[in-house]
Amino acid sequence: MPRIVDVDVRRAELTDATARVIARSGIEAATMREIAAEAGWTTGALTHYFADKRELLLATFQSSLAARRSRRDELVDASTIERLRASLNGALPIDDDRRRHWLVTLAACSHASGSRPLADAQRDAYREFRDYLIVLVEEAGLATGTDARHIAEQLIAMADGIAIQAMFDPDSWPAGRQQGALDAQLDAVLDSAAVR
Amino acid sequence: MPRIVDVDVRRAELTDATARVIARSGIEAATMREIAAEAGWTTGALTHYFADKRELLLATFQSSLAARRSRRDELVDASTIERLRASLNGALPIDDDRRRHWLVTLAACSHASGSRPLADAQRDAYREFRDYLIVLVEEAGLATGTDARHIAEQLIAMADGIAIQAMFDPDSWPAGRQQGALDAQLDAVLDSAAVR
Amino acid sequence: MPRIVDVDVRRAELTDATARVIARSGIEAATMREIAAEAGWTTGALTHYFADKRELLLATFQSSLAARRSRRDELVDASTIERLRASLNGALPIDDDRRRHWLVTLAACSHASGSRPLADAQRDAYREFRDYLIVLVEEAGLATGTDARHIAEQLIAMADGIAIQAMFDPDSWPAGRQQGALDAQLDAVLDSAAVR
Amino acid sequence: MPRIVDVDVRRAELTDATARVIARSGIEAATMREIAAEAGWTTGALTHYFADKRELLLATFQSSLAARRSRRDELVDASTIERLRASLNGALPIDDDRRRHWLVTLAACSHASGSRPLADAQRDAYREFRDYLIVLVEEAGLATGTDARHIAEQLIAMADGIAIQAMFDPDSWPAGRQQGALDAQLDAVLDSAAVR
DNA sequence: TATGAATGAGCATTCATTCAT
DNA sequence: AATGAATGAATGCTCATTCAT
Repeated sequence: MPRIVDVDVRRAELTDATARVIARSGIEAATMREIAAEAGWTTGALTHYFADKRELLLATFQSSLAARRSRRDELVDASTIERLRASLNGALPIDDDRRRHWLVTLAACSHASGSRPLADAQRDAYREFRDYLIVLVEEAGLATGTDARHIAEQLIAMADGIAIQAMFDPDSWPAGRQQGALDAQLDAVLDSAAVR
Repeated sequence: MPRIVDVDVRRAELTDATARVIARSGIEAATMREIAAEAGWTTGALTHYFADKRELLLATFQSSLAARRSRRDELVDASTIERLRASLNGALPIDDDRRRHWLVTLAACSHASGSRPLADAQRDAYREFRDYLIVLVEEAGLATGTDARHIAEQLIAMADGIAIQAMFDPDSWPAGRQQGALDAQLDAVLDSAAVR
Repeated sequence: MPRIVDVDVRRAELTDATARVIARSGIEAATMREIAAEAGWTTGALTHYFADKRELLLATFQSSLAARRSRRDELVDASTIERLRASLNGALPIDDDRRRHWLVTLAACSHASGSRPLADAQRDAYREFRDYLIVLVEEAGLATGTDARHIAEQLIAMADGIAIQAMFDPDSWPAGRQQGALDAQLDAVLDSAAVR
Repeated sequence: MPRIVDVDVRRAELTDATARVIARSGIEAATMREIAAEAGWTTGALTHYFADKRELLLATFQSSLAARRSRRDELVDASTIERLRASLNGALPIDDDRRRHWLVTLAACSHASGSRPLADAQRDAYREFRDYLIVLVEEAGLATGTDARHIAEQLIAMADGIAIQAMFDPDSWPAGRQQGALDAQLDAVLDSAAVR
C-alpha cells in the first residue's frame, strides 16, 4: 500500500520536473535527459514510471490540468459568483504556477497535431471547464440552457483572451492589469445578464 | 549567367511548406527533410535560403503574420466599423489559412521560451495589432486615450479567446459559431461604447 | 547496480582505435562512424566517453604522447647515456607503434591551426621532451645551462629530422638505416662534447 | 596563346589561396567555398581549373614545393657552400612563405595515408632535394658516393629537425634562433668533413 | 568563362529507448 | 527500484560536386 503512494508521488515529481523544464527552456529543450536531471534522477528511472516520452508529456499536461482543477475546487464553500470569478482567475498567468500551466498547455497544443490523445485531452479539459462554468452560470441565476452555455463560452473567451495576450507580451500585462481587465469584463457580463 | 531565381518567391515557397507541415503533423514532425520534401526540394536547397532551422521557423512565423496583415489591409476602402469587424474576424480559425496561422503561432509560442527573436516577434506582432485596433477604435469615435486601448485589448481578448476555444475543440466551433459569438460580443461592446 | 565499466580502459580502447584509423587511412577518413566501427562499437557509444570529436582527437593525441613517455620511462634503471639514446630512438618511426605516433602527431599538427588546445598540447609535449633531455645532458656531464639546452635541441632536431625523412620516404629508410644515422650523429655529438 | 598563360595564372591564384586558407585556419577549414572566397571566385569557377578537391590539394602542395625550389635556384651564381647554406635555410619556417610551406607540407602529410599521389609527390620532392644536396656536397669536395649521401641526409635532418621544433613551438624559435642553430650545426659538419 | 542554384551523400551529434546488472 | 552503458535511427547541417544558364 505505501508503494502505491510512492509511485504516484514519483510520477508527480517527474511531471512537475517536466513542466518546469518546458516553462524554463521551451518544449524543444525538454529531452528525457534534461527532465531526468531536473528531477534528480537518471533517464532509466523515467521508464519505470512512464512507458515513453509521449506518455510522460501527456501525463505532464494532465497533471497541470489536475492542479488547476484542484485549485478551483478548493473554493467549494464560496458563493457561486465568487467561484465563477475565481475559476476564471485561474486561467490567467498571474503567478508562476498559472504561467507554467499555460506554457505546458501551449506546448501540448503545438504537439496535438501529431498526437491524438493529447488533442483529445485538451478538448476534454476545455469541455469540462465549460460545463463547470455552465453549472455556475445557471446556479447564479444568470441564464439557463443555450444562453447559459453562451455566457460560459463568453467568459472563457474573455479569460483565455486576456491570458493569451499576457503570454505574448508579459511586460504589458502584469498580474494587476490582467485581473482588472477580467473583472471589468466580468462585471459587464453580470450586469447585462442581471438586466435581462 | 547563372540560373536566375526570385529569392523572395523561393523563400515564400519554403515558409509556406513549413507552415503546411506544422499544421498537418505538428511542430515535432517539422524536420528539415520533411519540409524539403513538402516543398519539393532537397534539404541542401533549404540552406541556400535560410542559414539554419531557427531562421526558417522565424521566417515562417513572420510570413504567416505578414499574410494575416495583408489580408487585413486589403479592406482599406471599407468603413471603420467594417474594418474593425473584419480585422477581428481575421483572428478566428475559420478557414485553412487562418487555422494554419494559429497552429504556426502556437508552435512559435511553444518555442519562444528557447528563442528570444521568436518571443520578440510574437510580442511585436501583438502590439502592432493592438495599436492598429486602437486607431480604429478612435476613428470610430468609440473612445480615446486609455479607454480606446482598453477597448482594443478587450476586442482582441474576445477574438483570441474564441479562437483558442475553437483550436482546442474544433468540432464544437464551426466557422458560423465562431463568427456568431464574435459578432454578438462585438455588438455588445459597440452598444455600451455608444451609450457612454 | 548498473553494468560496471572501466572508463579509462574504454577511453584507451577508443583512442587506440582512432590512432589506428588515422594511421591506416589518414585523418580525413577518421570519421566517428569509422572509428566506432574500428573499435567495435556504435557511434553513440563514443559520446559516452568523449563529448565530441575534437575531444576524442585531442585525447588520441595525448594518449599517443603518454604511450611514448611511458616507453621512455621504462628505462629508469639504465645509464644516462643509454636513456639518452633510447629516448631519441623513441622518436624514430621504426615500428608500427612509433610510426603510428608520428602519423597521429602530424595529423594533430595539421589540425592545430584550427584548434588551440591541440596546438598547446603539441607545444607542451615538445617542451616536456626538451626539458627531459636537458636533464639527461646535464646528468651525463656533457654540458650545463644554455649549452645543455642547445645540445638537447640539437639531439631532438637530429631524431625528428631523420623521422620526418623516414615518414616521407619509408622505402629509403628502413629501421636499421634510421638507427644507424641517429647513432652516428649522436656519437659525433657525444665526442665533441667530451672533447670540450 | 595568351589564354594558356591565363590558365596557369588562375591556377596559381587558386593554389595560393588554398595555401593561405590552410595556413590560416587548418586543413579542416579548407573547404571549396572557403578557398573560392579567399581567391575571390565562386566554387563553380574552381572546377574549371581543377577536376576535384583532391587535385586542387595536390596542385597546392606541388606549387608550394615549386616555389621553394625556385627560391633555391635563384642562387645559381653563388658559391657551392653558400648554395648549400641557403637551400637548407629554405627549409626553416623563418618567414610567412616558408612557414606556409611547412603547414601545407604537414597537411599533405596527414592526408598522404589516404592519397597515393600525394604520398608519391611528397616522397619525390624529398628525394629531389636530397639528390640536389648530394651534388652540392660532392661539388664542395666534402665527400663522394655513399658518404656524400649520408652527409646530405644529415644536413636535411638538421634543417627539418629544427623546422619541426619551430613549428611545434614558434614562441621558442624566432627566426634568429633557427638560423643560429642551423649555422652552428652546419659549421660542425663542414669542419668534420674538412678534417677527414 | 563563370555563376550560383541545386543536389544528395555524408558528417557530427542528439536522443528516446533498451537492457544487463 | 534504479543505474548508466549502449544502441541506432534520426536530426540539422556541411560540403564537394553537378549543371542549366
